[in-house]
Amino acid sequence: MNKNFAEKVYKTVQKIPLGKVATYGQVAMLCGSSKAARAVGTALHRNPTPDVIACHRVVNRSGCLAKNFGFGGQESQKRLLELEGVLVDENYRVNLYNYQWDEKINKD
DNA sequence: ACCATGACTCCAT
DNA sequence: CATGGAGCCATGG
Repeated sequence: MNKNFAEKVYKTVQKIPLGKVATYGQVAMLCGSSKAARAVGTALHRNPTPDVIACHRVVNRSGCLAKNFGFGGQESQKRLLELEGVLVDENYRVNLYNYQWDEKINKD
């Protein structure tokens, strides 16, 4: 395997702190390419280990999760985020202003 | 190696 | 804010 980019994506997603969310672009930038958001989506869509990769903590630039989300769809996504303390509106949208992961604050 | 697809993002209208 | 078009990256046939 060792799908370099995908591995990086998975690693970054696993680094997202509980109760926070990150955008595809954010993950892409941390992976080395600020424009590889699409590739990030592809990698997460494969999501080989949903038990380890918190794909539900990854949302698009609007704070909304992709409609093609697996694992039960946005329904399960919303529940998971709320369980982590993230408020999701009826439009399945989160307040990035308050919940977007800030790697600066979270950095080791 | 080429073409088509996709869990994206940005800009213009 | 909604819609459409263009750009970028990685994967699969």
